[in-house]
Amino acid sequence: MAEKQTEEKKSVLPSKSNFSEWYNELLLAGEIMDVRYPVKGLYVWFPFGFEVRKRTYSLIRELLDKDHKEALFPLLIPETEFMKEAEHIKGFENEVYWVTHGGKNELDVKLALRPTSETAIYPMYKVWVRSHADLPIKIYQIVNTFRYETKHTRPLIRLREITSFKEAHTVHATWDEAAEQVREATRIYQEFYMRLAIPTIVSKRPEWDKFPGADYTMAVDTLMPDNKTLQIGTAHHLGSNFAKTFDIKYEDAKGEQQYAHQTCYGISERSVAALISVHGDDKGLVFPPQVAPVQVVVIPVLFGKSEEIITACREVKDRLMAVGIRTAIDESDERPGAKYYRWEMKGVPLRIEVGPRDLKNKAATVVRRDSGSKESVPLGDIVEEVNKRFGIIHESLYEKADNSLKARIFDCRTLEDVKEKIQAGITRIAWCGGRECGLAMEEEVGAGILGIPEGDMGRGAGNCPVCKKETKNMAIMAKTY
RNA sequence: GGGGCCGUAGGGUAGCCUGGUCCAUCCUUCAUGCUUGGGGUGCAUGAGACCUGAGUUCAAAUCUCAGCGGCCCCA
Repeated sequence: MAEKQTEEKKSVLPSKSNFSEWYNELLLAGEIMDVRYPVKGLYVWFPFGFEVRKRTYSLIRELLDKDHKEALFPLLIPETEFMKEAEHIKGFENEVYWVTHGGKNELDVKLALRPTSETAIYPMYKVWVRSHADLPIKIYQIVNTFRYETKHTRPLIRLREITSFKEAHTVHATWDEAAEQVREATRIYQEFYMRLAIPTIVSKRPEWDKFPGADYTMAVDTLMPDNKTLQIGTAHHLGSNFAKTFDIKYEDAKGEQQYAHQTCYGISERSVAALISVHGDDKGLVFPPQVAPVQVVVIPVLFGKSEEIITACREVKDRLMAVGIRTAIDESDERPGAKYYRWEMKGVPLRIEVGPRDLKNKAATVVRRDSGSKESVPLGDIVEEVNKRFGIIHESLYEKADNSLKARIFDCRTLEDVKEKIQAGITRIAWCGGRECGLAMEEEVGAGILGIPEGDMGRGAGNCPVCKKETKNMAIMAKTY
């Protein structure tokens, strides 16, 4: 019993191999989200988690702001607009929250809490789009959206209030231009995830799994520690489907009225779920330096009289801060070991220890969060040494995650094989692309087809396991969140 | 969509089966003081809890029902 308690003290978190428990407890212990809000599917961002969110989303903004404009549309959508696009309604009708009353009065026109904002934005696009010279329009907003999830909800992953939905909505003259924009969107998303050191797979969703109202859907997935994939970005080609229902037309160069072509693409706080799940370990959070709220923590190692050490530590902190490195110094009255554990939980990429031994050598001990490696570096070079390690840490995190992903992709020839291997990750198998065959494969395996991936992963040679036709398409299948 | 388990301080738990011994156990956390200080220092004192509602009963953390919330498995 006594031994057991000692062990409990040594690790606050369950092992990451027990992903579900690890994830839930890490959110609390790492102060990302408080899951104790008393409504199913709604959670609270702690200040620390919110800062992670803020830094993550500033990356998205940075990437989008090159040629998008940020705007803000209302949360409430009148039923009359929401009900215009038949397929879209069908896709969302079971999960829409409705505002039916204002005070005690029943509303004449019910108002939907946006589950996504097409129907809030497109009535305005009808007004804004007049001429081909107005195009393209590329606008995004970062908002909360609501979906009445009946399934098992999960913080950051399956929510009733998605608090951080970044949705972009573009309007183009032609279908091809819109298609190009969809490619651009997935390119941006891949770059975004590269910056978070998260490897991704882009694939075209099967048509039965596309966005309601879209011509087709491209999706970005990553693989979680429990071998299920997480969809962390989507880009939809809307064709002129919504343009027709919302009457979005422009006058072309010849003076003819034409329907516009549209795309929309989104990313949510699932990006943060991926960030902490992919990189975190048994000791807690691990952040790439770019998004870490605290990039460096300086820990004085004190013995008795220690003004010299405190002074040296503060100097290190000041020098790092002076070049824009987010630095904390832990002068609290605790033993160094306790501080190490605390800051490791918070995912701080680098720890700098300065004690009597270091000071004697005019050096500091620099410890990497990701690898645990300790090195002594001269105090005089501290800024360069820190910056150098930031780059190394980022690359190392990506490489580790990428290896982990690649090691869990399995080439399969039969559905029996898929069924077995899918427990361990993503399976890759020939698929003719036909609906009947695809649905039969999903039925047989008990898991979904993510789609046909872009690039080499989606190409190969084989026979569709259902109709046996020869095909060069390779599909990927996985258990999904 | 179907099935199962669970709800006790900020976190993790004992107690529940067999109602009274419980103004509820232990660990952690937090507060104060001393001590300690290169991987969770030790001691002392103190703070903090039975999900909500209804029911059964002389008596409910414990039994029943409902609600809310959480978790797991299968499709």
